[in-house]
Amino acid sequence: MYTIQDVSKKTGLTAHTLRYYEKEGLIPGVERSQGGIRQYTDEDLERLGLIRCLKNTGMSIQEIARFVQLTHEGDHTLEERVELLRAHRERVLERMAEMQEHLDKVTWKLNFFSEKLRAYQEKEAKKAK
Amino acid sequence: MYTIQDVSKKTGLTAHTLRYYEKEGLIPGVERSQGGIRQYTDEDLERLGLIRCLKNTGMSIQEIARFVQLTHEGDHTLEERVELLRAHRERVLERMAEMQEHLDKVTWKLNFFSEKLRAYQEKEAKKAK
DNA sequence: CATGAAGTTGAAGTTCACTCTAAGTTGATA
DNA sequence: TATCAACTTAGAGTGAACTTCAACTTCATG
Repeated sequence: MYTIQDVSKKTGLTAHTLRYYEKEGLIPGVERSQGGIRQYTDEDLERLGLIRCLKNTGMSIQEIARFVQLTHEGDHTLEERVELLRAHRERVLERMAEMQEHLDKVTWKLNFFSEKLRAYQEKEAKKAK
Repeated sequence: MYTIQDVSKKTGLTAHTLRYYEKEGLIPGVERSQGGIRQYTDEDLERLGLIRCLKNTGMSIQEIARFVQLTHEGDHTLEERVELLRAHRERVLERMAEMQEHLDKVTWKLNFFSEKLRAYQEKEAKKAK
């Protein structure tokens, strides 16, 4: 059993964010103490693991909530879940290819400016002489 | 010379966004007709090209504005600009590596669910018999 | 058992990057 | 030259994803 602070440390998410995620349905059914304090289990941590992967690859809170809800509904939603993940995977691959392309241009620009800087510094050095 | 609509079509950015970018200092000095209507040049389009690359790789509007301002200040800012681009490039590479890692986990999960789905469908088929 | 750090809630606030509105001006076309 | 779509502005509004606040309650420690 972990407190919200323990989980915060383990995941890098703040306690605030963990409560927010719960409210939005990303991580339902977290146990509470008799006083109402959250007690996370290892299973909760695992659930958070997948959520973080989806989040980090750009899935929206809403879409993740949808996925989590489907999971909760049982095996008859397996097909939809597979489809959802497959579509997400496709989008991420596209996004990454696009980023790579744009990064290449940035790299090109960087090299261009580096060369310009070299020339500029040489000129300045001569001037100082 | 291009109107804001022409540029919108060429870049995929809306006219609104182009005005917003101008207001935020991303693309200063766009020419105007005597009536005040924006007349974009090919050079403006090229400037927008770099902006889109930076934007698309995750640089914030503010940082891009900073970069554009430095460019405007002349050659003595070359070093800072090179440093800025280099730092951005590093961040993007890190981000992409992270995404790849998380995507791998999503892919793994996807395969897991696919297999589960296959088993489920088989079971259902038997039941139907 | 008192105290104070850490937990709880609902709701309001923040930031980012647009996006839209209103009210007026411009300029290509019939 | 009339019309009307497209342009202009300042400023307000939006949605996503937190983040902070106020006003408690809980619970480990001395």
